[in-house]
Parts: sequence; C-alpha cells; structure tokens
Amino acid sequence: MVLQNRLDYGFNGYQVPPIPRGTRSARRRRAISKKVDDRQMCAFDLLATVAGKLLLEGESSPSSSNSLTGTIVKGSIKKERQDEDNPSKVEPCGRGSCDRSSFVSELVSQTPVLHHSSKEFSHVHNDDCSGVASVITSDCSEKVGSAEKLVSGKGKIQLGSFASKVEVASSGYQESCDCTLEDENKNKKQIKIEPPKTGNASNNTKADMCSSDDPGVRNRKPPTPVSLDNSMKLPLCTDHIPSGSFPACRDDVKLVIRDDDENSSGCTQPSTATKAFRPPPRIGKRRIRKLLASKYWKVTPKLKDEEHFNADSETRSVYHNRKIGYKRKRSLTDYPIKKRIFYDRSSVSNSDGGISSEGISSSPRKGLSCDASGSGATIHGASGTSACVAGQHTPFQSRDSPVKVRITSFKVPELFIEMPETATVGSLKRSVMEAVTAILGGGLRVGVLLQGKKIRDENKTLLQTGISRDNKLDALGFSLEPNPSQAVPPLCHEDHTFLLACDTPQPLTRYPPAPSVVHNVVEQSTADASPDPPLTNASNFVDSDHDSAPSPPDMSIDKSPTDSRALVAVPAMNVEALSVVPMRKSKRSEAVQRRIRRPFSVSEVEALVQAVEKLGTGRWRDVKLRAFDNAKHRTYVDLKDKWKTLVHTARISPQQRRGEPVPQELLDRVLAAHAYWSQQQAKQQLKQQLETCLL
DNA sequence: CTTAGGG
DNA sequence: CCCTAAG
Repeated sequence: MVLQNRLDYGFNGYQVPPIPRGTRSARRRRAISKKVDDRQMCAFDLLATVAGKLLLEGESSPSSSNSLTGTIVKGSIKKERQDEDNPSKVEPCGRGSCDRSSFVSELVSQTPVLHHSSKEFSHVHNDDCSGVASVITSDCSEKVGSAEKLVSGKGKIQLGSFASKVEVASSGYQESCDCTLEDENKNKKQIKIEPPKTGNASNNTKADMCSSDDPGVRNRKPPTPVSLDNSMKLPLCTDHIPSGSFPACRDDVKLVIRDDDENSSGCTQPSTATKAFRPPPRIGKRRIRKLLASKYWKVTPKLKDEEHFNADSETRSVYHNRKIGYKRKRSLTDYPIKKRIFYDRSSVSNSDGGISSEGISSSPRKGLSCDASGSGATIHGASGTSACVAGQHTPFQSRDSPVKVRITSFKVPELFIEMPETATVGSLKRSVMEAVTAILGGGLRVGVLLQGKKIRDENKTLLQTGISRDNKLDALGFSLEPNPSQAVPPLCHEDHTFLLACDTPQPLTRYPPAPSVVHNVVEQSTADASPDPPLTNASNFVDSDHDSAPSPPDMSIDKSPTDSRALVAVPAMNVEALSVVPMRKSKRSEAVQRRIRRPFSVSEVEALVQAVEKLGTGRWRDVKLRAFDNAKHRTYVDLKDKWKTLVHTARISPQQRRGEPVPQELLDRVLAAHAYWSQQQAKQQLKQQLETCLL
C-alpha cells in the first residue's frame, strides 16, 4: 500500500505509519520555558503601552500638553548669504551670549506650553545650548523622504549610541543601586541617561537589566508610583556629545521624576493596590509572555539566543499567547499590577503617538546664529502640542536656498513608573532604562508633519510641500514612529543558523529574488533580506524569521513609494485615533495587537508541502519542528492554517487566487497529499472503530 | 500544549 | 490570522 502510494503520488513517499509522537516528557521539558522575571514586566507593560501610543502617533490633536506631536515652524531666511556663510556666525553654543538662547527663552515665555513642558523646555534651552542637537541641511528641492531620512539618520546616531545606563540622581548625588525607593522617594529625582561607561555597555541585554535578583520587586508592598514627566528630552544628535561622560546638564536625556502617590491611587485601584499587588503569577507570566512575544525582541533582539529566550521558548510563547489573548479579553482586571509603567491617563487620553520633536526650528543656511530678531514666534498654545514653535518670515528666500532644519530635541511622552517602595534604585533605573529603550530602541522612523498634517508623499519636494516656503503659520514637525520593519520581532543574527541538519551554513548565500517578489523594502533592511531560494533546493529550507520579516512580498508591491511600507496601520490611525479617545486606551494599551500578516513565500509553501507529504496532516507540531523550526514567526497553527488555505487554493481556479502565485506543481502536490492523508485518516478511524467494536 | 475547525 | 473548544 505504501509503495503504491509512493508511485501514485510521485514524491518521496509518505511516511506510514506516522512516527510515534515524541514523548511528551521530552517536549514538556522543553516547554518549561523560562519564566520571565518579574522585573521584566515593567518593561513589557510599558512596551505594550508604548506600542499603543506609538501606534497612534502622528497628527495628534493639538490640544494636549502631553501631545506627542511636535510642531515647529521653520525659520525663515533672514540673513543674506554672506551672513550665512560667515562661519563666525555659527556658534553652536554660546554662553549667555548665545542668541538662540535668548531667543528660545523668549519663545518659552511666550509659549503657553502646558505644565512641565515649559519648565523643562526652559531648562534645556536656557541652560543648555548644547541641547540643540543637530543641523540638518537639505535643499529645497529635496524630497520629503530624504528629509526624513536625514532626520532619521541623525536620530539613529542618537539612538544607536543611546546609553544603556540610567542614573538616578537625587539631591545631587547618585544613589547606590541598593537603596530602596522608599529611602528616596521623598526627593525629587532626576533620571539621566548616560552613555555606557564601557564599550560594551550598550550591549546590555534586557536580561542584564532584569536579571539581578531584586528582592524589592517581589515585595508586596504597595508600589511607589513614579511619574516620569513627559519632559524627557532627547537630543537628536550625539555629534557633540562627549563620548566619555555626559555632563549633567548637557546632552543628557533627562527625566524629572516626581513622586506622586495621589496619582498612583488614582491610577490604580486603591483597594487592590496592596492586595492585588502581586497578581496571580500565572496571569502575569502570561501577560509577560505575550508582551515578550510581541514587543520584546524589538528592543533587545540579542537576547534571543539567551537561555531565557531560546527559540523554543520563544516559539512556545507565541502559542501560549493565543490563549493569553483571549483570556485577557475576558478579564482586563487581571492586569498585573506588580510593577508597571504606564502613561499618565491624561496623557493617554489627550493624545497618543510617538515621540515628538520639540524645539525645532529651521532656518536658512547657517542659521545657527538664530538671531530671531523679534520675528514672530508663533505660538501654538492652543494646540498644546507643547512643541516649541518658531517662525520667521522673510521675503528673501530664494528657491534654491537650502532648508535647514534644526531639531533640538524629541520629547518622550510622560511616563509613569510604578514600583513597590522597596524596589531598589537599581531596579528603578532598569525600569526607566527599559522604558526609554522601549521607546527609542525599537526602531523608529521619522515622520514629517506640516501644520499638523502628515506628509505622506516622500517624493514631494520640500518646495512642493511648502516646507521651503516662508509662512509663519507653516509648522513643520517631526515625529518618531515605530519602525514598521521593526514591528516584527527582529532577529538576531546569531539566531540565524538554519536548523535542519541537512542545511549547512547557507544563510549567507544569496538567492536570486523570486520573480514575483518586489524587494524595494530591502533597501531599508540590511543585507540579509534574502529572497526565496529556488524551489528546487528548497528541501526543508525555510526562511528564517529574519529573512522573511522585513520583506513581505505583497507589501512592497502595492505600496506607493511613500512611507507606507508600514506593516502596521500607523498612519491610518493617526488622526482618527485622537477623535476616538475613549476606546483607544483599552483597545491599544490593553489589547494585544494582531500579528502582522506575513504571507508565505513559495519556498515556505514548498517546505510545508514537503513536510506534510512526509508527516501528514494533523501533526502540525511535527511539521513545524521539521520544516519551520527556524521560522519563529510560523506557529504550527499557522502552518495548519496555511495548509488549509493551500488546499482551498488548489481547488479554486487560478483566476481566483490571490497573492503570490503558488506554482501549480506545488498545488498539485498539496491536493495529492491532502487526499492521501485524508484517506489515511479515514482508514485510521475505521480501524479504531473496529477495534472498539470488537472490544 | 496541541489539534481541529470556525471566523 | 485569530479565537475556542477539546483532548
């Protein structure tokens, strides 16, 4: 029978009888994946929250002081060329003499920036000229896209060198990591982010940050809510930043933390604050896992190969997450309170979004001198976007004069960190670090906003979009959005080995792109975005997570050359989100986002078909292990689903099929295998029925 | 955790 | 892809 089938189906033969299920014990052992440390929860929670907020970033309502969307008004060309070319005018940072400084203060005084913003703003801009990070020059004819890249590039520098150390300074001295917050929570705290002392500091992994045993975190005392003001400034460019250390008042990222117990009671159910402080561990872990799966890698992909996060556990977490998903839906109250970081409600309700640019100004040419000679500082007070807006108008602007954009800082939305009083300062640091990292490290991209409107068309020139034109009312803004390509758990290269024994170190081999795949995404993903291997050799080969993530074929196809490579519906939500304030919070921060769609490539289909031919349907876990063990983003449920659709696809006419066409040959095999295994299954059942009857 | 199947 | 029910 078996042989016959082999002949009939023309493939290497079905494996009959199916190999006995691997002993559960073995699986179990692997299934006992690492429990996520409590302390990670904060980061995860935050990540989720941040994710929610970032998703909503964009054309946020201008009516919130916490608005994440910054606006700037480009400066006008005020000086003649000669002036501009005069290097002496280019004073990056003057003492009190710095024109800009006074200019900015003036701005500040005029700008009805709401709460903390103003304070922080003045701080940064008056005390800290170096807060002005970078000058970006681009020509009027530059396209918006290129401008974004410029900004993005600068930002990357910053983000890339982003320190992985958080210092908590209270009353001027730096506490040891060992004292508890209890000891310190009376003081105003400042958290600054420092560059790593050692070269490898930036390689800190999340595990590092969370692994130390922190008794405080386990403590059941009520949490000490710590609010991180939304005044964290992120100098955009580190060019001037001394590598060794961060002078306290220079380019540091600063958070002003205020202790606010009332806030906490307001934000957390007082009754549960103590009791429910430690939620049912199970739920907590689940939640963590969920977050972990969805966002964690984005921040610290390197962890992947760590013990905690071996592929297996990661994969499993995905499965597990499914359940979490629906469980959470049923009861949102089981939200772990142990240690969470969340946004201030006001912040959340008022606006959502990413990190906004603030204190940006643009001026023609070497406008650094920025002698704003009283020209109108446009105030967007009502808008409350809390971004410094300055506009100057000059009739002299010539068409080809470069548009200079200076972004002094990006602001991070207000954060709250809630921790038990007994948490250590060290753990607080980690929390903040994680929070910041979550926001910055996840891969950001830059959005350009003009008068609050997002400029989608990257191909427009600055001139066309009006950025180059002088209009006081023109507000140019930049926003940081979650990078779509990063929205997917990134993948570390270490993890890149292909699993199947038969596969050697092939990852580096480049296969020619599958014909139907458009790879315009590749430009942004790095080297490895390897296309599908030829079908012929695709034995068990399956794109690793890394490979397939950045370039979902159909994504790139129908996209306009705008910024819409987004896999996440970031742009779409931008405006609407704000008008739908109520829903948002629960929807965004609580709900887990749907996984991004990642169409199966032909090679994946090939691998799937081959595995199913061998193993049969109904053994999806084995199929997964066999052919997709390396593709972390494919769960066995996915495989099962794919098979389902494959069967369906094979049955419908080619005209009705959508997406990347699957070779007919493969579809034939699908049908054949499906038929065979269905038959096999039927037989099996018959046999069982007979047996039961006989018994 | 896995499967199977509906949505 | 998600969600659930059922082993």
